[in-house]
Amino acid sequence: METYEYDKRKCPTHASGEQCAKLLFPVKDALDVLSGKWKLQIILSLSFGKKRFKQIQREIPGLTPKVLSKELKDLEMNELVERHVYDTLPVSIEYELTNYGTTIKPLLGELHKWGSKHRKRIIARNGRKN
Amino acid sequence: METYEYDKRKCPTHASGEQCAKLLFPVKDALDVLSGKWKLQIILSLSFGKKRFKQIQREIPGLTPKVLSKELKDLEMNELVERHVYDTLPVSIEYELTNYGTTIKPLLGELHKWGSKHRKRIIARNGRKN
DNA sequence: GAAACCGCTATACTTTAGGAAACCACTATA
DNA sequence: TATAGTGGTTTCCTAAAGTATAGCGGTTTC
Repeated sequence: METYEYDKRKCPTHASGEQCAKLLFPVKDALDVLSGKWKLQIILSLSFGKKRFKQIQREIPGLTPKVLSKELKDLEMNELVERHVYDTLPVSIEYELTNYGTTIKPLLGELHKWGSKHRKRIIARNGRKN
Repeated sequence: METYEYDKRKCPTHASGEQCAKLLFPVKDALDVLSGKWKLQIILSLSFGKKRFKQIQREIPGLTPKVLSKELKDLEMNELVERHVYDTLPVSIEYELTNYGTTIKPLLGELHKWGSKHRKRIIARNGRKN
């Protein structure tokens, strides 16, 4: 008969626990700023150059003006995006990644890479959808 | 998974628009699976080796059993995590990253890197917190 | 002069994510 | 016998996210 002893041997208390905790904090911080359905998509869109409100909205399907407006404000607050107001008539407005914002590109690159592989995997599994 | 239709008519001026749309698709797919407050943290925790339920819960502060239970199911469904049941008394259970799950590590690495820089930035800005 | 662009905001509603607490059957430890 | 640990589930609840639709003050295009 096997007891907890057995399984403690198989699952010793992990030396990694503390180390893991340390890595966890920065990941959490990043997630605080970037998580959600839209922010990374918006940043990706802006990584091609500055864009106007409607332009972003058109490029990201399903994104409503209310949500876009809010997300842009969040990104501005975190200094990832800048809002430029040009003195035309009527005023035209553009959103642009800050220098800091561009530091997310490598992360976005990885996300894209993984997403591509994942997509293929799903399509293969489902026997083609769209 | 949905089809992304990029409307050329509506965005004629922007050459990058179409290219952007193509990149957006995989990013969306990745986000579908990974977004949320906990999944990447759980994957990070498991990237140090297989762990038991309570062990994961202890390592990730604020994570309640209900949420952990749900997230693990989601991750299992997406074949990122495997659940092993060992025939002990009482049964002991371990969660482990699948091979596929480990393909997220590079992404996690970038997230951690960016998160670290971001953390420093915030602390500098706020004049030291915690 | 109508329609359609621009950059949003307002209102109202539904859905989902996540949190708090209790609880279950079981085993081990003191 | 009491307490704590195991791997969760159940219930109830709130806050945030998202959806839908309309509107405003302006301009440019047909």
